[in-house]
Amino acid sequence: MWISRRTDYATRAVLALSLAGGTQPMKLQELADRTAVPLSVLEQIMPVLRTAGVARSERGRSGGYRLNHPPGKITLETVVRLFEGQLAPIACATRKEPESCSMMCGCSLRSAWEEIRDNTIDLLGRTTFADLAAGAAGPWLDSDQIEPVD
Amino acid sequence: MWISRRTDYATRAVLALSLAGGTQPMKLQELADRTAVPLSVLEQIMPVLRTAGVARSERGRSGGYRLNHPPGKITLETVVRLFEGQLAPIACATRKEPESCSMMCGCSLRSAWEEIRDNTIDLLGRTTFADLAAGAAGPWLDSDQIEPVD
DNA sequence: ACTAATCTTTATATATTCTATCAACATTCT
DNA sequence: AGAATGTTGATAGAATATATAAAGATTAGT
Repeated sequence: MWISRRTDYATRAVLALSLAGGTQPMKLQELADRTAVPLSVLEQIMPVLRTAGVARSERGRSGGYRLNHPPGKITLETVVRLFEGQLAPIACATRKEPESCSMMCGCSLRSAWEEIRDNTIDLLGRTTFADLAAGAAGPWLDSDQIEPVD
Repeated sequence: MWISRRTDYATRAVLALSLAGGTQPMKLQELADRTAVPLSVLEQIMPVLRTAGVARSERGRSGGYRLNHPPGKITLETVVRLFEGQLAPIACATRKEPESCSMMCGCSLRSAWEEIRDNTIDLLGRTTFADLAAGAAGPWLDSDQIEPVD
């Protein structure tokens, strides 16, 4: 239970934008409705995605968000890392600057944590939002995607 | 970064007891020294392991803790679950009673979270403390293990 | 019996993080 | 000019994690 609400929200938002096609920007309000994320929270999350180059925004009356790259170029790892930081399950097993172990033995637990870390990163890195979009189902795919927003 | 301090401490303690052999109980104070865990925290952690049947204790002057089963019968999963609860990375991907998804589509993200969950549980379930003890190295294995405590 | 050593249990304080909301601001289009 | 939209920063509230301390219960040894 380590994926925070924000990370959950962010991945939902990127999936929603992936499904939308990107021919026109999607408003925060609609994104909030589709992903069931509070608008006020999206207001904090989307700028992070924008700054990281994952999404792109337009302001003003016909503004909104769209992806900055094709969904196939955006991995789950990219988005999750933005909000979770280190993906190792424990500080002594990070790839960069692991915290030194204060235990009185060559602690073999670290190998186990590292293996979990590698499995996790591998899967997140292999999964693109094109994959996720292909696996999605429901109301969006049929009509809403084409229907104009206004 | 989802393994809490308590879980870390608990796994260290079980590893320490695994390395000790179990011919005599180990005092909380010594366990604290070997694992670099504050004694006051071990006082909370060890009863949990005891109640769960992982460890067994003896009180009084020559008391202390030892494992209740051979290390090969105790998996990392058992200990981690005691302190972390659900192992799924997110509430919608638990094996029992997953939280329903409020998103407006058949959310394909869940499959990814489930895959991470399964990888993680599989690895934790396969790893016993006998495996970990075999991989350990350092001062304990040479002398301390045999040396009487008092 | 008494005492000392040890585990047991409970209460509590502190810090940290997470979550959500709101308000003021900047930009764009009509 | 005005309305709709994204941008930013402040903040409050809740939940969780962590550590400490104190009082109790049990056992071993004398």
